Amino acid sequence: MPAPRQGLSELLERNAVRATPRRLEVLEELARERDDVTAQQLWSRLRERDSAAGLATVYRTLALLSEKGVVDVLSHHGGEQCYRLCGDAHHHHLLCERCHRVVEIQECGLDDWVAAAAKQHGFVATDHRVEIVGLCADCR
Amino acid sequence: MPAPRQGLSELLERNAVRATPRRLEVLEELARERDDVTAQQLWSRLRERDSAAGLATVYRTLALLSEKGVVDVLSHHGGEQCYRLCGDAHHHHLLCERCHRVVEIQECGLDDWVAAAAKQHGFVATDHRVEIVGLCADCR
DNA sequence: CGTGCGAATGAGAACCGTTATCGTTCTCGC
DNA sequence: GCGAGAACGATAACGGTTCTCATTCGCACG
Ligand SMILES: [Zn+2]
Ligand SMILES: [Zn+2]
Ligand SMILES: [Zn+2]
Ligand SMILES: [Zn+2]
Repeated sequence: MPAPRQGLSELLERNAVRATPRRLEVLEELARERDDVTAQQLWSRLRERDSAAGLATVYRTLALLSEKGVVDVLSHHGGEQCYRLCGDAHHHHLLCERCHRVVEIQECGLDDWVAAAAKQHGFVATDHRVEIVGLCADCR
Repeated sequence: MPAPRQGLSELLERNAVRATPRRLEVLEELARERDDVTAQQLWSRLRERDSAAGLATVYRTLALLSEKGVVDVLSHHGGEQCYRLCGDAHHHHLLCERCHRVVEIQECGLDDWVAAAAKQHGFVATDHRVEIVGLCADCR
């Protein structure tokens, strides 16, 4: 599981985000998700749980959380952003192209390769993004 | 430079795209760009050159060219797609976070790493995307 | 307990990149 | 030239995201 159900409030405080009821609802819903979700999906799921959260608040909260580094943003759906509550450590993602499952790759180990590739073109690397697309065990 | 000015017509034919004057204008403009461009940027530059190309045609052409693998699509501007005429071979991109310069990384060499990371989580990798963000030689 | 003030929120309008529609124009084999 | 089909330009429509603004909430202070 990507994050413990308990301690969501602490997770917010630790990242300098004031913990409000609405933000906790959004974070709880994110913690329930195995894969990533769009803002609108998250909003309708909250609605199904009788939350009064407005769509604007969901967008605002997700923007705030991604800005503070609490959630990851994935742009693999062309035009629509996906959000996921992941671990704190640097990691990359494995995406199933059929069922859209998202799995974290914990060990990066690409720093040397990244630095070398950057240096070769006169760049200094400050960050890198890697996504592996394929078929998960269930979809093979 | 990413592509020779000559042979743009052949480039289209080779990829099963009928070479029309409008498409050649779009492709010429892409070939002029060092970095990537959005559809709207490309359209306004065509307008500056007194082209009568419509915005819809620019979008249609870019969609067609990316579908046929003639141009690369980058999604690093959140909500806005960028297009670039790159080489044919598999490659990744180096992005300058300050001036938005884009450089191709020719040697990938990550296939083994990708396959291993996928296998570790029961996936079979079919593709991968890598972007290195940093500062180019001019911006350092 | 009230009171007040700034942050947060909900509803809906506005925004903006992209796509669909439709009537016209172009292309190319005949 | 001619005709069928592809491509095109203008513009309306679409969908995801952000903005606006009036209201509510959270919380410190009296
Ligand atoms: Zn993640
Ligand atoms: Zn799957
Ligand atoms: Zn490229
Ligand atoms: Zn630069």
